[in-house]
Amino acid sequence: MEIDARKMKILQAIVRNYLETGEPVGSRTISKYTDLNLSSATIRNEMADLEELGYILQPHTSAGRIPSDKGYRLYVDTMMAEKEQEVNEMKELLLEKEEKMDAMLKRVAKVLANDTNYAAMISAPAVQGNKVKFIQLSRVDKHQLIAVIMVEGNIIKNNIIHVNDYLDDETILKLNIMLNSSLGGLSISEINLAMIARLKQQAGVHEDIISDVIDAVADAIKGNDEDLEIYTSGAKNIFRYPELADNQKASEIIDAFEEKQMLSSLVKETLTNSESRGIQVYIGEESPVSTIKDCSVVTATYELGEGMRGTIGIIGPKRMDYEKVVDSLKGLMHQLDNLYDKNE
Amino acid sequence: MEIDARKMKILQAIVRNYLETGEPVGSRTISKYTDLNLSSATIRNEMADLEELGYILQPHTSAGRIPSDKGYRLYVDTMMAEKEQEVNEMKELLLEKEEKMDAMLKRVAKVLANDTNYAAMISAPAVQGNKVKFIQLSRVDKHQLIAVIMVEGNIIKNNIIHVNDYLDDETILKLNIMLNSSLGGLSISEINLAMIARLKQQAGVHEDIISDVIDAVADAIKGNDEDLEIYTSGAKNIFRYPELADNQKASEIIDAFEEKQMLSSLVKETLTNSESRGIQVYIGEESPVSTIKDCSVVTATYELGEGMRGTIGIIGPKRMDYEKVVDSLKGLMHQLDNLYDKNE
DNA sequence: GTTAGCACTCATTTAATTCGAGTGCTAACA
DNA sequence: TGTTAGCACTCGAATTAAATGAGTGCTAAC
Repeated sequence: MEIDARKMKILQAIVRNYLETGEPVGSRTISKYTDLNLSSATIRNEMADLEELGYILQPHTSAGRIPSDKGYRLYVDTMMAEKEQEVNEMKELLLEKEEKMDAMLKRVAKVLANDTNYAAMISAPAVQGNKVKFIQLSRVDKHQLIAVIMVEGNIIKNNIIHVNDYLDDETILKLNIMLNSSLGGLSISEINLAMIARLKQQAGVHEDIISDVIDAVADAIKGNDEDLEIYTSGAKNIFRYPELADNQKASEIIDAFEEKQMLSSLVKETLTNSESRGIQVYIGEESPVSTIKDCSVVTATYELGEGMRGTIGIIGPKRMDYEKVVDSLKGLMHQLDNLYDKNE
Repeated sequence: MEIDARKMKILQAIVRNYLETGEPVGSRTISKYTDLNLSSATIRNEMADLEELGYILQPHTSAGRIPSDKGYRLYVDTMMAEKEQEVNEMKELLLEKEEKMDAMLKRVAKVLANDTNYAAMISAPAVQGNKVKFIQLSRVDKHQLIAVIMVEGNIIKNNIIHVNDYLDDETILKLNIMLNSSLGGLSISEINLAMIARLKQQAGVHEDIISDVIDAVADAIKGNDEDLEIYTSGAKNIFRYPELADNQKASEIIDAFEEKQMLSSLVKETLTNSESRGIQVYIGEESPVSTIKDCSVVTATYELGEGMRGTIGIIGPKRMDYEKVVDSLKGLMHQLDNLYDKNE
């Protein structure tokens, strides 16, 4: 048996209705809801078929039907195909260019959560393959140097370096020139062992400092996978949806939100997975994070200039309003994509 | 009517028992629980007195008694008085000195939450009154300067400053010398308007840059009240306590944890309030954060060197095990206090 | 292929009942 | 005077029973 146009229409009606109410939906409701002008009995027949095909299911006999994960999937895919082109402008986000990156990200998460009434997360852009823009070594006191490294995208890292021997101004100046001329403009992949060896040789007695600086540079550029920064907002929104609000589930979801490293696997998955650099939807068990298997996750990848990519995600019940969420994310992506140019 | 030794003993028994079970406790239980060898009838008489005095209350007639906020307060005060001296070493925290501050704080929060089964928060030390150690202005490219400011306690801030006119090396060097010699070693309270005016005058055409740098310095030193960093862990633990786990309350508590600025008022309160620099307990309504009025909060102030003070807090149900929590915090404070010396 | 009709199912709601932990009060006792 | 046993009483929580009603599957007729 195949799914035909009429079955599809009925499925959509079931999904939409369920998204609104959260209650199983019965045949009579659909009969009135759609413009198909079919009686409830006919709908019942079709629904029996849809159930056999696995798109909907009954929580128990003599209850209405709810969409299965497979049903959601079909619905989402169909909807996404329809929306492929359009990009709506999201309501003003007031991204002032002076604002610090983290404050901006926090605010984006907050706006998104407020806007959708779901929980939102956003990962700071991972600076993969970014280039060194500026390195500076300075003496703070007798035994302390500070290394300031700035990479493209104006991301700054500081590292404190302890030294045993006093370095005079001239030496530091020499090291600075050396570091900038050797490493400036390079990305992490371009900095190889031979180069490091040569630098160390040039540095002579101060080779251990070079090591420390290189480590700091590596740290700054590659933005180590482990603790990629993730900001969240609106966790409390899950309590709006009774199917997520029972203690067991809520506890797991809240935990995933607090111990952000679980979310980071989601981010990684999204970043590698996004061949289309578009919007991805994980429904229930499809999610890479097992503790939120009762949720759906909609993610989008944004890009701030070359190589700086991050992930935005909306986490909500399976019956989330996919259409609205996709629209919101599309709009937001568009804004973020633009941000880099303006900020430059 | 006054509270006497026997009433006190009975109150303690009621509190302890309630902490364990979370259920209202009846006279018969107390009669067996204590070593007073009194019949339940006698206990009932005493309980009637305690209720009249406001230390305990009945959720409804014909239920046992539970401690009122006032009852908890008396219990806590008595206990704290007993424990005044002792400081237990907490289990190894492995605070490696190389570790970054934020990672360390995150881990402390996590350990504490795991240890107590309550929710934990820790605020990064606010650098009130700290002194400028080092300022450096560098040119990144034609229109961008970067200001690096380091204050005592090795806290580093970076600010990017946009300039319209190109500044040559010499000018920057002059500005650096000026800034360091004028501001180095000073705390925010010592930097006054007259000094700023003089600096601006010295800077001549570049006075707007001085403004920006001063702002950055102010930002770095005073650790602006608004977003003082707060790390949390163990929010999910609130689901362990049925009296907090209903949707309404859980939602509010979770929100307070996510939008950390609510907690920051708690931190501020603690820091100003801690004349004794010790442990403080807020029971129910006593808490400065209204959304967690069904919880109790135990806070401790730690100090990493001069002036760098932060707050640790445990948030749990009113029937939290105050004794254990106070012990944990005492141990932890001790460790943190030591950390600074070792790290120096 | 569609529809009306009907018997059947079963979670949910509502009401009635029981249960029992705990109380206050009184009277007796040391 | 303080302590205790005893007893009637209260009232939330748990249990049971009945009523409700949304929704189904199936059959027979259109």
